[in-house]
Amino acid sequence: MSNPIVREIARVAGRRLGVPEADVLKIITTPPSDELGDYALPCFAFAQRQKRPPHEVARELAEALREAEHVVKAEAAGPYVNVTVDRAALLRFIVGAILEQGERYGGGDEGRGRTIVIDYSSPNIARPFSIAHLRSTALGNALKRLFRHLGYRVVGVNHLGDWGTQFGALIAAYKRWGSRERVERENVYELFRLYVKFHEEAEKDPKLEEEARLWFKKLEEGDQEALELWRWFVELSWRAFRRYYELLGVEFEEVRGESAYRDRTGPLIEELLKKGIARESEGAVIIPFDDEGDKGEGEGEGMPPLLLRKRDGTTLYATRDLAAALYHYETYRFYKKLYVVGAEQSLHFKQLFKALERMGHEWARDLVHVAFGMVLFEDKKMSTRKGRVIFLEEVVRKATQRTREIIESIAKTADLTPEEKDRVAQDVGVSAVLYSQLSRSRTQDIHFRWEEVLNFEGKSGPYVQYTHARMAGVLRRAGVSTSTPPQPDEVDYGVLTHPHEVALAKKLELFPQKVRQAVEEYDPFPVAEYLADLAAAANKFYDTCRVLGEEPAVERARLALVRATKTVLKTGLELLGLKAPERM
RNA sequence: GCGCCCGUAGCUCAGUGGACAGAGCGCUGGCCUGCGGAGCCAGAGGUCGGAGGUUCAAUUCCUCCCGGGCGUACCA
Repeated sequence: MSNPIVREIARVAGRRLGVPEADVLKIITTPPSDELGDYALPCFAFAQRQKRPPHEVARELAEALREAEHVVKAEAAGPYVNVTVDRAALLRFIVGAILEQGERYGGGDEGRGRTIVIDYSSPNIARPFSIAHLRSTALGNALKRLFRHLGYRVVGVNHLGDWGTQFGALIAAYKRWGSRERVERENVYELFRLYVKFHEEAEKDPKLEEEARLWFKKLEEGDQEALELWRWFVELSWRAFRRYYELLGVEFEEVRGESAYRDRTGPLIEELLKKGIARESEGAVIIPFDDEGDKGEGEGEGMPPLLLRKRDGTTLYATRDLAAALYHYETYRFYKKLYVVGAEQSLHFKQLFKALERMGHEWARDLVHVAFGMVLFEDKKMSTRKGRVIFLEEVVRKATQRTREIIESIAKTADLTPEEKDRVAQDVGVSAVLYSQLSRSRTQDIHFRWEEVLNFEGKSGPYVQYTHARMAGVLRRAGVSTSTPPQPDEVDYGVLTHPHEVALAKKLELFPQKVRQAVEEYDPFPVAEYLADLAAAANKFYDTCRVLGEEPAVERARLALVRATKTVLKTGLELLGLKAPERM
């Protein structure tokens, strides 16, 4: 919270007690209920510092604050001071700031001059896009937009899984059971079928694994047949993935798969061996973390080694990840690089970062593993190998279809053309899917449930969008031009006295800090949760306070509030990577 | 075994060193002859996994225990 009134409260209280304004600002909260006041000051900390009883300090502060500008009431309630401020002034500050700043509201320039590289989505291609990949995609995309809002330069990187033993497996499977026309017809779904079949068969016949490793070895050695098949699979898959990303509205500044680093891994391993950072062990090349080569305070102790090269001479994803980190630092000199990757890979990143530190790169501490929980289906982990997965296409199709049904049942959208309805159905359906991924804090596992993803009532993407469309509807009917904000002196905020009006405005005030919280925690969740909250406040207001046709002063003020609300809802939705249709 | 994550209402999840622990779903009952009912209002529903400790104050911090998940050298 930071409006001129709160700052004034902090200033007056701070001066009275002889503590810095900033210290007071930090502890200012809101009372449990609106009737008690607008802001509250718990006095425990001050009391302790002055060795006086809290209620005494509270009484003293209450008295002092009564003299502060815009304060209409200040009362001690035990150890708390509850402050009621001039609501008209408060609303003018809040709503005025939003109308003036428009979609820049909640943003800033604290990131200016800093580049953030975000590795997200990064699916293993050669199989359909599953909802396991959806979470990284949704999180990364939202983080990208949030950081941008604060002035950072952001490079979104799709580090495609287009190299590795899995391609050996795929080639082996294709050679055994595949057919060209079937792959051409079924695309990634056929590749997926082959992949699943491979693992089923491999359980019965372990020799298959050997075959897969052999094919990957050939691939790394530049075997023509292997390379041709690989290239074909990759092209085919990438074409399918581009469609998925288009559907989701997700873009990348850099699409560079693991295969892009395949020429760098050899020299890198040699260098690490020469420097004594890596060594051979059981025929493989590793970076050990259990010896005294680690000067850190024992955090390397007991950590398994990082494998760079297998006994058969082929590389691992760790090797390519190492090369990619080096490449990204050289290319972007990033302020931070974020890896939006599932928590099950925590150890891998710990090892990776430690390895870079050993190599003497002080920027290794700027690498962050933004770990997130799994997406469970029927309370169990999904498994691509076992074919227990849900594909994005199906989820989006169902969500879009559901939206379309609702649109058809609503008279308000009857005049939309079929094309417009399709557009809106997709925008809303996709948002429902994306929101489901952002509506839990990062570390929580997500239980994927059809009935939940397809329920658009309550906390959901469509709920927020619907509220936005309602606000848009009021403005449209009012004939308010959206390009020119009303002049501050045209609006008398003093007429906004209904509790729902005040509550809504206070909610609007929280947006900037939610954006910052999201960025600090590398988690869009606080913003997602906030938007649902804001929408709830907006709907309560809408339900009780009529806008159009009220007396002019009231209508003007409420229109300003509606407009500010619409602005924040839209900005928030877009920061999460969701669409904000005017009608739906 | 070791490391990390999780344990709060029937379900899915917020929350926080401080004033009576919140939301959504589900359930029960209300609200469309005035701006969009994908909405709103009301109700029922909780030993905040357990035990200690730190503190004026713990659901929040520390320790231990219990339960669940993930990871733990040739997959990504």
